[in-house]
Amino acid sequence: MPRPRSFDEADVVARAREAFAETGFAGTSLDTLLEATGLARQSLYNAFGGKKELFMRAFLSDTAEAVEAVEFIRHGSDSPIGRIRAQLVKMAVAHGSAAAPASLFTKAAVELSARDPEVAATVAAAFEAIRAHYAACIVEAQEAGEIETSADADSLGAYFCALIEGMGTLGGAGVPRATLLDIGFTSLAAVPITELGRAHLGTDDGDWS
Amino acid sequence: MPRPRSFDEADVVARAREAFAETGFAGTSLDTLLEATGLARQSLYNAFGGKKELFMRAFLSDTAEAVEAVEFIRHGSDSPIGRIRAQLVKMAVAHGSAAAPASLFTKAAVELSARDPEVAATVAAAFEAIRAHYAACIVEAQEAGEIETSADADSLGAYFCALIEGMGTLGGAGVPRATLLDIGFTSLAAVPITELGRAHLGTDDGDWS
DNA sequence: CCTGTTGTAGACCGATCAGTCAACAACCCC
DNA sequence: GGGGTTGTTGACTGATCGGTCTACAACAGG
Repeated sequence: MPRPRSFDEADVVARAREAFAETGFAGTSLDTLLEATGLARQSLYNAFGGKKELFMRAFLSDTAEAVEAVEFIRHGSDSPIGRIRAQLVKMAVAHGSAAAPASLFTKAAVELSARDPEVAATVAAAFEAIRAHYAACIVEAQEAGEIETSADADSLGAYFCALIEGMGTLGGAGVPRATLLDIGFTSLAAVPITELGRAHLGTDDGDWS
Repeated sequence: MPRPRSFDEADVVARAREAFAETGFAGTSLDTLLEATGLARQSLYNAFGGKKELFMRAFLSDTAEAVEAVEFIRHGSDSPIGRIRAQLVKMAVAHGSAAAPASLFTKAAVELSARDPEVAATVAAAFEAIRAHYAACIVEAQEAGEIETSADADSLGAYFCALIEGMGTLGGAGVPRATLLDIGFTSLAAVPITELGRAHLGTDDGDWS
């Protein structure tokens, strides 16, 4: 019986995510948010509770997406090591596009994780999940004989976690796509790949002008 | 003949740097700044011009320090590859201390470089300087026979640039020192070190509890 | 000791902040 | 086609924002 909403909640969260990713939490005013989402003041309060709550919705959504983007290396038809390489390429392409601001996940982690326990906990959990995804994929590659069994999967997982975070920051600061791709390919040299693994990698880097 | 200032300008910039590093530019109010620096409203305007100008002073100061911290790998008595390793350890220790917020350089790069051209230019120049320092040190190591001559010094420079940026972000988000050290050591595996280089590296990792 | 110059102190400004309130409008069920 | 529930609208609130103005204090040269 109630009057139906004139907006799509998920769509509002997505637009809020863009706004917060552009100017951060403190730098984004409610009026900016209202303009970006198109809804009225009271509607925002009715549907979400307030600025902080809407931010958390957007932040959690972006964090989940960031983890998912890495989780994708766990599945797929090609070899585990090939999937890690493809993931690095994807990261470079995503963060290296011109005028692409840093992701809300990175932005929130830098801006708020030292002050807000909830943000800090979410960021820590996301890092751990990303690290675990990389580590599991590396173990899989070891079982497939693509990576030396002497390699420490956990260390490599944390290493890739730091690397993609750094790539995201550099990309957000304007470093071009080609440089990010170069960084990604260079980083693979830290993985002790076997002869078999090297054969599985191939050399089809695609065309990323 | 004028009345002398009751504060030290460099000291004020240093305190402002801490304040901005904690809460970012938009998140730090003028009142917070006045309390942190101890000076009166008008004194801040007389001496610096305004919030933005004081921020730039603090930001430039922190950026210079960040570049200097890497520039140190160009000099020293031990081998080039050993100096890079020592630098990574230093970064891990600095950013891995408990409750250490991300540096103002990183914070400003993430928060403002997409919006403020002056910040963006400064960040880009700093990244380029850091990359160049690493590259030059790697060339030096190649000339000393510690690194394979086939290695691409420029690529490795950009790679280390991304890596230390990622370490800084992770550290600011609460990742412990031991993990950062692990990441630093793991990253060295991407460098094709010769037998001679490996001998020069040693295994004295120190005690970083 | 007076004067000129500069620093300091606190009141003050309009603008903007996040958030609230009350009147009005739209829709579904009966 | 009412009634009741919910969404929307825009005016409004006190607090805080960055920045300015004016009165006063401190020092150096004469």
